[in-house]
Amino acid sequence: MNIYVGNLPYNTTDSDLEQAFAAHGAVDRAKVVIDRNTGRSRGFGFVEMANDDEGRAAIEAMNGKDMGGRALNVNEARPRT
DNA sequence: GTTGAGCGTT
Repeated sequence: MNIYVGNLPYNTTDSDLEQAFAAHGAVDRAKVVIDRNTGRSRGFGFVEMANDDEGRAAIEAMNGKDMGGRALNVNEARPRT
């Protein structure tokens, strides 16, 4: 299960993201997308959950949740292009 | 501030 997490605070790190989702299921990998040209967060990231059911549950649990003052936008990720 | 990198190699 691959999950898109949008509207992240710019100070969010990979481990912050992993820890936020670990409370709702086993996180296989978590990555905050960094803009290659600026070295800053792009304000979104991805979380891969080993289990589909945990992934769905984590999306439901985390979508709209407040993190660092921003309401997260969480949904299943589109395939990477 | 919304859907990943790098390319000299995962």
